[in-house]
Amino acid sequence: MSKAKQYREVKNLTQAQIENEIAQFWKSNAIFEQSIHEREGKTPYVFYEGPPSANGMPGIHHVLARTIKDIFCRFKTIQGYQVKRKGGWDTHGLPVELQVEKLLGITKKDIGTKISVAEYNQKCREEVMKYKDVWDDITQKMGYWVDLENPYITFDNNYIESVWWILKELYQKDFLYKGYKIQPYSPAAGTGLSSAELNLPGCYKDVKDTSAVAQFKIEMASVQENAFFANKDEAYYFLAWTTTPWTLPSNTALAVGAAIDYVLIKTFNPYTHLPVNLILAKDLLSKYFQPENEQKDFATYAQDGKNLPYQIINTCKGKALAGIRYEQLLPFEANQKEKINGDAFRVITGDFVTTSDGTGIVHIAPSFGADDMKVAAENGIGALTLVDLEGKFIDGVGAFSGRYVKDYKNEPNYISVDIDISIQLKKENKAFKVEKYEHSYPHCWRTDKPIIYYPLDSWFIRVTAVKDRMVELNKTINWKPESTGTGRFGQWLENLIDWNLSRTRYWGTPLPIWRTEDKDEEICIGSVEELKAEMQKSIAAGWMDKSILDATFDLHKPFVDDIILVAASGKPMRRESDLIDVWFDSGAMPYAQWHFPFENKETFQQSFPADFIAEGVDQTRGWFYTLHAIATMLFDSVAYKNVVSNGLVLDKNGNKMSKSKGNTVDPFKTIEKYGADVTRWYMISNSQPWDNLKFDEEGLAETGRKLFGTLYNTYNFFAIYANIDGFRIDTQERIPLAERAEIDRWVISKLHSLTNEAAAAYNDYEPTKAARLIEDFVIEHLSNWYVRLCRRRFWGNELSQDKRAAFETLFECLQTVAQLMSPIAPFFSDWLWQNLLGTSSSIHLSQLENGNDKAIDKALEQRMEWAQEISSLVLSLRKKTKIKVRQPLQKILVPAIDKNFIAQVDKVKGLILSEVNVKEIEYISDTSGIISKKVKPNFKLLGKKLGGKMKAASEHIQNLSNDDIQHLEKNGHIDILLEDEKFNILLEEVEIISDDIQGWLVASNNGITVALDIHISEELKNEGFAREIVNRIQTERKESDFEVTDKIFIHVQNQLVLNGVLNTYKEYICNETLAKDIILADNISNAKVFDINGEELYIFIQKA
RNA sequence: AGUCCUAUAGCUCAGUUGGUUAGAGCACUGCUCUGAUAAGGCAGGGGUCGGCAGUUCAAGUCUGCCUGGGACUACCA
Repeated sequence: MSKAKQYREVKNLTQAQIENEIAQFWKSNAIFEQSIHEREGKTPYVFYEGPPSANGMPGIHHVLARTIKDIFCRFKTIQGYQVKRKGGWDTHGLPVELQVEKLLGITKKDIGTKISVAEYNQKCREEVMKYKDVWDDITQKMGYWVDLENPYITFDNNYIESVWWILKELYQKDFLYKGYKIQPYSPAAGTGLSSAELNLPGCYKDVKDTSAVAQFKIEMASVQENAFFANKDEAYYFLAWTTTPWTLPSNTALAVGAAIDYVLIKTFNPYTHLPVNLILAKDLLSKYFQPENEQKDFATYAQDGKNLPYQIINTCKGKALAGIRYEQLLPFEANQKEKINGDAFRVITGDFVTTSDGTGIVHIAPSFGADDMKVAAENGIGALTLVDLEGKFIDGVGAFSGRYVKDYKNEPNYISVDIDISIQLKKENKAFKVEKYEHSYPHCWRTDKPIIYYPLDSWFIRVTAVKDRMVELNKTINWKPESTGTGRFGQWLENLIDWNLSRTRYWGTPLPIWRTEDKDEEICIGSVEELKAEMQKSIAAGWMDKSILDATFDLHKPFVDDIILVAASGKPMRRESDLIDVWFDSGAMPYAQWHFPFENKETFQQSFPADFIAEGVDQTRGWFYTLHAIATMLFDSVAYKNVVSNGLVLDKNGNKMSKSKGNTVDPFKTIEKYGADVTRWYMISNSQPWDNLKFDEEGLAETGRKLFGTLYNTYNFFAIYANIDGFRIDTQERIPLAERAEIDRWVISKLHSLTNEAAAAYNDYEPTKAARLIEDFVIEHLSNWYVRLCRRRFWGNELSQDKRAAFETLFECLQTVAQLMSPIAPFFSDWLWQNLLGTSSSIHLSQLENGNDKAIDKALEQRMEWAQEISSLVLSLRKKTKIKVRQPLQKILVPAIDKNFIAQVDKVKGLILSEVNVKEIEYISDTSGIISKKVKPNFKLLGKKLGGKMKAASEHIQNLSNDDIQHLEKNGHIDILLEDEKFNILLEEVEIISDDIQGWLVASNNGITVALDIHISEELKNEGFAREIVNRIQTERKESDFEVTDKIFIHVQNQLVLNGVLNTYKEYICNETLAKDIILADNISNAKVFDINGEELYIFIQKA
């Protein structure tokens, strides 16, 4: 009868075909949805999806990041947890806006003039989802399971409402405030820049600027009583260095380090050659003067600005200089002292002052530096802002008025203000040194022009208030790798500054704060309902005609700005025009994705905080931070318990991938060529997720060939023979482990060990470890050892108990391996699973059981390792003597030093003997006298005991004579003499091994020694012939394309030497080759001639 | 500039609390096995474990400094 094949046999199926098939299956059976619904009521495992932005194409690094996310979600699912994965889209922010500007050919200035804000935002809304289809496609192709049917979208009204709710909570906790801060600002673009923008690649550039060391003249009236300045008739100056001379007119103070040593010196100005007295840090003296010019006769000065003679008049600490007043360096109409809102032109102390650069005296222009502003505020110095928002000097700065401080307008003949100021200083005896200085300076990534620091109004979140709590909570988070949490993230938390929330853009979540014009009254809105209610009041007060908040209302600009509210005093309140930082949007996702607290309260409670999140390490200060900050402020909780931060994907040479370099990897092409599973497996197994991955196509090919190829063939082998025998796995009854062969129990033991170890690795967020363990099991243990050694067991005629055991064992291995690998290789594992079980249920709906400790036999695993080691040694001996494995040999000898070792080896000797084709194994005892022994000290034990004598002892011990060794073995200890000192060495402090058997061919490794008897008797020789003949016939069968089950007749031409062999081994040969008979004849047509160990043999085979 | 990561064979990576021949895979060379193979086995070449110092009986492993690569943060004038 023709049996229907139980197991699908495959040939030349590509990974891509498998994946298409499985993807189709998942889709039409809604497997992903089932994997969640089926586990309703089970313990939830909470995962947060960090929203990607769909306005860019997905890259290979997204595949890595999403593979990591997918792995743990799938693993937890197969462990029985319910893992919801709500997808999301990040939709606000600058990248979208810029893309739209580029698309429309406009700049920020045109928004509101050439194009209405409404139209512009509409365009953003469309553009941000530009590549959604491509993203959906890669999601499906790479096998990433995430719910994209009901994603959260940050531009959604509901999402915004939740964000508003959060902001109001923070507002009520007094975490929100408006402040005046120095911020990066691009005059060319007319906009403030976020720190994220400042850190776009290429923003910090090395530029050469004109730097100046200016002479600030001391007001002698302020030092009348000061003995430090001995000669009140002379002029004294502070030296202060700046790389931005254009800020000098805005100078209002000088800062010194309280503990820094300063010197007062007498010298000349190198430009005017006038005699001057200068104050600068002692440590920096050598920067401007050569030591040999000290005490040089002042008369010898050549008036060339070189080799300035100088003389140290006095020294003091910076503290002593504080309070001294100086004359304004560059007085103009606009910076008259009366116009300054503080007590300016004084020396103050600041802890930021160092002597690593400049003069140790820092020029302070509070409007153009964050440090400056801070220290000025602390000292009541006041500020000058002589530059406007366009980056040009305001009126009243003399000839500089109207000039741009940098070339913001691409003027063809732009003359550097820095240079002109320096020239003026030189002329006026106010410059001590002017030179070009190369440093790295931030540039506006859009205009490529240098930014300046400028005082701007902003809303801030007072994260500094919860800093300590954030640090504390961070310690409870399991970071992978740990160093990112303690180091990078921890350090960042320690040095927190308040979070600047304001963005002066158009497409983003509007700040829900309305204020009166006099800033006296304000309201923070926390919901649409509240806004409606407030609007009603406003209508009643006559500030608005009617409610505009209907169901279709868009909470974005410009509509939200049409709403005017009324204050308690009756005054109108208008919305603060800022948008909020987009990072706040993504950090709000734990709440806003559920429209909490307006809906889904219970769902939220069950899904906060997350058990697991994963993103690139570049998110440390991004999403990881905003999630943490908001959760801390809102609920005094962490937002996530475990976090994996993955490294970058580099090209195969270790370079960063970039479009300009053309070394990017197209994930679609990669997946199409090698398959998603192979790509995923390669990325995970090649290096730890947090290490950078050098992406090399060769590695993909190797993974495909080795792991997937091997597994595919192992399955196919199983299928072919199972079908031949009509074997069918019985889900209920299996042959008990105890009744299976040693090698079956071994591989099952290995399998259960693997299950435990791999699960532990997954649970520990170590996917690379898991992948490598699985790979090792499949290739080394299952394929290269178990299947190879067991092949014969599958060949017999009937389905014996032993054969059934072999089938069951192999089946169980494949089944569990499929489950273990399913998180990483979701397609192939499901394909394998379904083929094995003949089911249309998915592996991803299955339950992974723990490894059964009763099935694990470590002693068995150990002795199999020994069997492998011994086999390997014997094979290497055969190699040395050039005796083929096909040639049977009589015996191998193993020294019997360790009784346990022998007992263990004896249990696996059958495997060894058949593997190396030897008849017997003989254990030779100690007393034979032909074993030579060696003693190796146990360094760990002896090192502690002997300390400094260890080296000498080691030498001594290794040179112990055979008698000494015998003594040691017998008595359990021996005395040795080291530098006239006696030491007692115990038996357990050394290792005794045999490494030679005299008179035999010996190989030795890892403490195991084997000798091989290479004498070939006539009988062995003939058996060797028989094996050779079998080999030729098998080859011939294969070449003739016979089925493995075909019976044959063998026709052989009579041959003097081999006829005897053919007779003697007829049964053996027939058995091996499925031959019905061997027919000898004098002459055979069609025969092929074979060389059998030097004998010619004519053979012809035909199907019976 | 600061913080953190990283450096082991030509390439990709292992390497336990420090313990004595530093490993695997790929690639290369030779031989070999095959009744599942895209394979497998055996042998070979290939390493001042980035450099220098230190701690120690003992350092790839611990400490410090330096160099290369990378990330993040950053107006230090």
